[in-house]
This record gives sequence, structure tokens and C-alpha cells, in this order.
Amino acid sequence: MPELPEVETIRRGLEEKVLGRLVLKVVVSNPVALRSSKESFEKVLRGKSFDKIGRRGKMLIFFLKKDNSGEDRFLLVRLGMTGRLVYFGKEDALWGSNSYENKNSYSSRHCHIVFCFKGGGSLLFCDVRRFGYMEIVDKEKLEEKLAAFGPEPLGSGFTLVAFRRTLEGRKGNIKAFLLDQKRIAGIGNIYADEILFDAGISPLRNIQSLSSDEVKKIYTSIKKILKRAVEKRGTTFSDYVDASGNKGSYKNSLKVYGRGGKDCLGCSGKVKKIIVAGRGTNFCDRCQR
DNA sequence: CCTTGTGTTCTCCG
DNA sequence: CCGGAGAACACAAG
Repeated sequence: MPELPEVETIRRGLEEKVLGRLVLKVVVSNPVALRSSKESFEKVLRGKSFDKIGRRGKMLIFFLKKDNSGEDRFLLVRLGMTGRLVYFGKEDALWGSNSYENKNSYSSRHCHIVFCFKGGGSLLFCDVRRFGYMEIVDKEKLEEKLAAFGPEPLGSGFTLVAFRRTLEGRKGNIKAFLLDQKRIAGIGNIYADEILFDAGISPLRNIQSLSSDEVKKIYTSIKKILKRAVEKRGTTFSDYVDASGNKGSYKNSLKVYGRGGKDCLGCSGKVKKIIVAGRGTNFCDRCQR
């Protein structure tokens, strides 16, 4: 489940692998993975290269190098739940005994889009559950999409004051707030649980009931947990791998996610598993109030 | 039937 | 009755 730390890790890996590389060919085997027609998608990308790869929340933004038309275009990638972007150097076989497919038990039938680069190497977009997709947009559409996200929690603009402002007038519980991309960008179910455990706040707490000090604790935990998870290259629970096909190691640092029914790591109680905001939620009702 | 990110639809409230 | 926010649901497949 790629959230901000996973998507950021993929972004960094891709910048190393594909920046400035000429796209010779794009093969789309599953048009459902596109928001535009297969033909126009292949046509726009063929012969292009990427100037920069950015990220907003869980969305990746490939900046296409300008061509003769002079128009700015961007390739947006949403990985959904099980989407992967993995690069293969020319020495790596795509399929076969020592291939990616074989190494990762990942069937080629889940591979929906392949970019082939000049000089060898390919970028594969694979997605078992097919919630992910790619889309090519112009500048106007990009701005529109970017405006729909809340602040970047690791950005310099995300100050305590800014966080307090995003909470103003909001109703509902704090977990639903953390998961809402319009409020804060990039937090998903794993890190929402980890952040609230770290802050000692119950996921069920109503936003308006939070004291000034509690808001500060949550703010500090958001920064701390996400930063550490990026340093550990993300959390691999089932599907996530980085741009080189490697797992992230933050799973070893998880304190509550996936621990429902097990002993709490902060006290002698047990971790509870309930549904909050429609999502499985792990928390300790003794450590989190 | 469990899992979850997101796009859509439903419902509630002032 | 309207707008907006939040809640609920749909989706996919291992």
C-alpha cells in the first residue's frame, strides 16, 4: 500500500534510473490502466524524455521534456493499492528463470504498461488489483489536480500553525482527517495508525475535542513518523517494492499497525482492532486517549 | 470474507 | 430546499 514514504522512495529511485532517457516505445497491454486512449498515450510519450519526477501526496508527476509544440505535459501516476513501478536495466531479463517475475512471484499478466528506453532498460507498471492508473495532463489540469491536495506534511510550508489551520472547523474523528488527502497529502492507513500511536491519541477522538497540546503532539508525530519511514525506504507488507524491486524496511519499526490482538509495545495491555473511517484500525486504548 | 486508495454516491445538518 | 461536509459504498483479486 504505497503511501507518502513508499511513493517518495519510488520517486527517488526513478530519478536515478530514467531521468533524461529517451522513450523509444510504450506498450500498453491493459488500456483500463489509462485515463486517456491507448493510442494517444503511446503517441505522446514516444520519443520523449522526462526532465524531472515530482510527487504530491501519493501521486507521481513525470515532467515531459517540451517538444516543438512547446506545450507542457505531465504524466501522472497513481499506484492505488498494489501498483508498482519497477525499472529493469538492460542486463535484467524481464521474464524467465532469473527475471523479475520469477524473483518476485509476480505474474506478467499483472503488467499493464511497459516503457522501453533507448540504450536498453524498461520501466514496468504492474498492478494486481488494478486500482492504479496513468494519465497525461496539460498544465491547467495539473494545477487543478494539485490544488485538490492538502499540504505536504514533509514540506517546509507544513508548520504547526498551518496544521492548526487545516483542523479549524473540521468535524469527525482524527483518523478520518489524517486519511483525507484534501486535508493532508500522503497519509494512508499504515501511517495514520502509527502516527496516532506515537502521539498517544485515540483514532476515535473528535477533532474539536483535541487540546492545543494534543494537536502539537499529532503534528510532531506526523513529521517524525513519515520522515523515519522515508529513511527506511517505506513499509513492505505485501506488495510494495521500490523502483529497483527492493522491499522497504520500515515494517520492522511498526508499533501498532498489523498488531491487533497482540501485546502492546507501550504498556502491558493488548492492541485493539476496530473499524474507524471504514478502515481496519489498530490502537491501544491505554496508551492512546 | 479479509485487505485499502480513491472515485462516486448517499445522507445529514444548518 | 440548498450547499457542503462527512459517511458509506463500490471497485479488484489473492
